Amino acid sequence: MISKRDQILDIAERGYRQGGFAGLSFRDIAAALDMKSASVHYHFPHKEDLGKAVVERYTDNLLDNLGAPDAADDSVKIRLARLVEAYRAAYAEGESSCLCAVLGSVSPQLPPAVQEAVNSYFTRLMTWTETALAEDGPSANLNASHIISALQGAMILSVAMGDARYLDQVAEDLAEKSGI
Amino acid sequence: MISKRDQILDIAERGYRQGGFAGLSFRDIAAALDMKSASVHYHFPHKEDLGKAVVERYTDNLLDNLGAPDAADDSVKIRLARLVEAYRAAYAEGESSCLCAVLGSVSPQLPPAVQEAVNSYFTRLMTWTETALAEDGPSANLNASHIISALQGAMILSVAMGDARYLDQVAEDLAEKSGI
DNA sequence: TGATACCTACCTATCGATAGGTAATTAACA
DNA sequence: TGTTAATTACCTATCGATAGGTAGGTATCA
Repeated sequence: MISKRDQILDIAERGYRQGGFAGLSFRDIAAALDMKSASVHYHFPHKEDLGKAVVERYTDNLLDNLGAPDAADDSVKIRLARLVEAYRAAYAEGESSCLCAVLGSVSPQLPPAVQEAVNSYFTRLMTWTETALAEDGPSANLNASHIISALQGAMILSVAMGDARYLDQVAEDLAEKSGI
Repeated sequence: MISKRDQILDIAERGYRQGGFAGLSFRDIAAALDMKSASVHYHFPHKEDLGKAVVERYTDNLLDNLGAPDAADDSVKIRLARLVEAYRAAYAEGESSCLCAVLGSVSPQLPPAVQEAVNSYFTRLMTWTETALAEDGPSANLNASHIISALQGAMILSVAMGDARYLDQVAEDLAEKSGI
């Protein structure tokens, strides 16, 4: 049985991804779980606490799904395919953006703790990707920061246009450039 | 002398880029211009009207700055450099995201007219870029949708991390790939 | 005189947050 | 073992602040 705390995190993650940090209220969450907003405050006293927890769980989940970036029996191509698949899956569930694209785009107006969590998301993801590419040697025309940028942007385009084609296009390009 | 209407659009554009559509109120705008919120409603009766006008002006301004995508005496490289420079300049003023990245990432929860305006922004920008690349022939490893995705994503990363490096990186990659 | 561009004053709805209370469970101890 | 204390997970009710929006008045000008 899933704890109420986790149910709140689930609703909040979906809500923030669809409508931004300001677009989801304690009352919205309470209504979705058939409880009162005061009870949501019991689990997360301030909105900043909730935002931080949502982003941290989101980050941990992604990195879990990505697995080790330096497993000996994986090629760069396979690793990048896992990365792309994670973003594709994230888009597929609810046709919504990456949580940290939504929040990161308005970073300066977020509560400090949420800002830091978003920052940490990108830092950790960048480190993972750099490690995943490391063995490719100097021949690689692939760059971690470009890959992350392209994926994040493609997700936004897909959401804004209501069409997964943009994400598909980037996935295709990366598959092609990452080897055979 | 700049009209009050345009002053409102200026404030709104900056505000939406920094804090999203829900992050800027009629009262915020009024306070910035030393007037009353009711007077802002005089110029833009509903928030949807304001959002639509802001996005449409933003789109027109960008396409004006980009110039013709098929001028005979421009190379693909020069055209892409103009595109990249437009995004760099947009980031530089206030270290904030592209308006349509901020709005597009939460598109499904925007008022319909604003949604449509954002959609039109991406459609027009994509058409411009496709035309700009058209003469490059089949040899090109450049793709309009990938370029726009990378620029949008890089802008978000730069804002989220407070560091223009990500935008710089994409700019560098594109300059390299678009020929000598 | 009649637009234009404001204003005052207000409305309803909602926001994040808090105070104070309650039933049910769990821990500590005589 | 039975009693007490504390904790968990909610509740009702309310706070001050703020949201978008409106009705009606006023000053300025052609």
